Amino acid sequence: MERVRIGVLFQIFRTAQVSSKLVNAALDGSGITGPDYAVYSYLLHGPMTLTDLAEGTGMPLTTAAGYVQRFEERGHLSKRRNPADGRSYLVELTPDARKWLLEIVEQFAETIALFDAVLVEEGVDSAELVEQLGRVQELIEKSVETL
Amino acid sequence: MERVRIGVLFQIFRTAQVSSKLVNAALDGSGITGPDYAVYSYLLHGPMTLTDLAEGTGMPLTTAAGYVQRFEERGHLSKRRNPADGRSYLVELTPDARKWLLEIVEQFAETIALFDAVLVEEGVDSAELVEQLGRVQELIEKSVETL
DNA sequence: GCAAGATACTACGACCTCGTAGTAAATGAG
DNA sequence: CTCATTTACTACGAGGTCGTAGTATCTTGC
Repeated sequence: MERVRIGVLFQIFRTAQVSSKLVNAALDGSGITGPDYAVYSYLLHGPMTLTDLAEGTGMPLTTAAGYVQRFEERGHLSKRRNPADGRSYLVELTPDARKWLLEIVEQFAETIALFDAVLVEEGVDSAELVEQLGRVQELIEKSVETL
Repeated sequence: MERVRIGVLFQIFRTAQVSSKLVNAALDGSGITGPDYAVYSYLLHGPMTLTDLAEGTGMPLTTAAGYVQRFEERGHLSKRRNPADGRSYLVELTPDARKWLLEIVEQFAETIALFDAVLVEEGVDSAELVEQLGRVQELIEKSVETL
């Protein structure tokens, strides 16, 4: 009987807000933040352009560019010319950064295993949820274009 | 066959990123941003404390405090003592702000109806999605506490 | 009824976000 | 081939985020 219906978009917003608290807690002591982790872990996929990174994380291009700059200053990222396109370059985690990151991933996974267990216990199918959210994400992207 | 499995939390992050683009597009010309809209629309629920606002939106308390300050400077918010607790106060949209906001809500709803139609067309049950995300949100909150 | 602890909030500041504006390279139409 | 358009990116800066530290008020145990 709510006067103001809660929309999908508000719920996504709120869930993301709360998620970031869990992620930050899981990353405590690692020296990186939740968004950092999201970007770093996406970079594990391999060499990519800035645009790839922005699209893969869903971030605006300029936000992603900020991450690349900061990560490069930390010595975690190498850039090289993109042979297929002179306007862009490929970024890649340095071997040291990758090694360092994988340790954080492991710590993260350990802590987050607790959360995964809760999901299982409560009957939430996380694989299905990921898929459904992915589908919604695509529909959102489609809607953004038509606006 | 991915080497790096995509977790629920990453997908929530990414979906939220993309959502904010849709929301911002829907709010174009309104003069407010997506997070602004989230906070303003939550304030439509009625008088509440700062803590209520932070919890209702999922934001950290200090972030919510920033919104209250800014909204107050815009003359959109009135504060009054909380009779039940001398440490806190109740915030409420001014009548003018409420009226102004409801127009934006209407504009927003019109634009977002396009997106809702896409969801229906693609067989996504948005009410169920909201409920499921709400459940996941609660489980996240529970997990944060046990850390 | 009074410490000790918890809770609601504010002030501050380092850092992040991301739109606007601008450059350079690629693409495409004629 | 060449000019118009599009695309990939950078620089900049106004404003937002949010943890830490601190104050005031409430609550609880004895």
